[in-house]
Amino acid sequence: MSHTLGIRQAQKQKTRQAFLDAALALLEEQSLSSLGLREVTRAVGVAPTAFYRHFRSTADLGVALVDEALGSLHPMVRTTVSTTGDSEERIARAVELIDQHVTAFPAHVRFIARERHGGVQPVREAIRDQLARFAAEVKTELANDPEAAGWSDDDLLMLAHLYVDQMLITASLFLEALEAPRAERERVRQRAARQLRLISIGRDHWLDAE
Amino acid sequence: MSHTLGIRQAQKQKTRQAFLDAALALLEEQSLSSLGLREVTRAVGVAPTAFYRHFRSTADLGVALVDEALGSLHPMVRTTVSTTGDSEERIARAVELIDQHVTAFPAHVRFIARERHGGVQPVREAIRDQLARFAAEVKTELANDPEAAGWSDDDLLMLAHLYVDQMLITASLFLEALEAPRAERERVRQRAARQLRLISIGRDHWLDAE
DNA sequence: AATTCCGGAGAACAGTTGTTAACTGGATGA
DNA sequence: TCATCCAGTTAACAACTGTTCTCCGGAATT
Repeated sequence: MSHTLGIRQAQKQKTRQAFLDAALALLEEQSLSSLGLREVTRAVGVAPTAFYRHFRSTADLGVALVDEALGSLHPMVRTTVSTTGDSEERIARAVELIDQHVTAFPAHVRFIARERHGGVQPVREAIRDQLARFAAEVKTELANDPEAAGWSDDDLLMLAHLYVDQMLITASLFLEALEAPRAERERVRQRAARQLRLISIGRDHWLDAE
Repeated sequence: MSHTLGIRQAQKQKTRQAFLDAALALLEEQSLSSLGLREVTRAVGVAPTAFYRHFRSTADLGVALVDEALGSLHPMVRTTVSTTGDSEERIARAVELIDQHVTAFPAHVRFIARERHGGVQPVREAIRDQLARFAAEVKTELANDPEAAGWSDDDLLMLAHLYVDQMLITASLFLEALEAPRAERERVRQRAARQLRLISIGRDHWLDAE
């Protein structure tokens, strides 16, 4: 795999990445369904027709952005759920990790939150599929936990989805509070931690009722 | 207050409602930030300039749609949370009510889910404010429950937000499954019910840990 | 009955949009 | 070295956008 990319392909990937970056920046203040092809090429500093060398349409670009925003997130999710330690420690670490991710990639988080229910079908589907993959991975991690003894597959999956949705809600709240005073950010952290704690308690007593 | 609206004002409200209806229909396949003024007037069958007699901009129209979609929902939420009966009955009734609402007003639900994180700031804020009002109302309903004895205000509010967010997630899932086979809809119902059950269990044992 | 009010129409404005076709020039492979 | 490839350019297309100004005709007010 030490095949150095030719000058040509390297240049192509470079401008492709420029398209993704420019689009992500433009999407800070609008939705994908209003993102114009010319708008993006103008931001990149390239002729409008150059767009077609990389994407069929802006919807196509959107799907590529989904991969960029969520594709590299899988290892993080796995390690987050599977970290050992006290339940309280794990919650604190999960919230901390979400916070850091939002701070590091705010535009990615905004894009996913916005387009998850947005006006472009292929993008919605791409996000839905990726989130389903996340849920499946979380489920297998949960299944490895001794606490999961006696749980049905359905119940494990519903808990996994609950965690994934909660993760997204929390990320979105952190995003809104990004430029807010420290006190507000702390409020979000505490509420997210308590909600996770309540879910954790519900999980502990799930089998009590039989 | 028995002042019958003049022919003039009545006609104005009528076309205003026509604007709202047409916009809601057009927003089934796009986001508000890509909704054009002329597009709406064309759908209503009216001159483009007529738009300005009712709204300053499409963002303004969006805020009006938020009021229409969420404004009339408050009594329902109150009664949903405060219905008496077994915990299991209450959960079943809540899920049933969400399902019925989605079936009755799918376009409204879609609009809220889409624009909650959408590209138009004033609309996002309007939705956020309304949802905060919902959470506050749910909180006061929860406080009336004997089960809430010993709960802090902060904890009650975090639980209320958890319920509100869960309601929205569930509504969005019902929306996606609207035209799906009955089996899929039933899957959504069951998962939503179980998630509410887990939250309810967590609520029951919240004070155990001190 | 005369006057004011006002929701909507009409025309025109400069700018924007997506998409097509034919072209250029440097990297690529024979 | 020479022919081929292909990312990006240029030019042009009809169609669309938000907004302004002027006007109309029926309702509302006096």
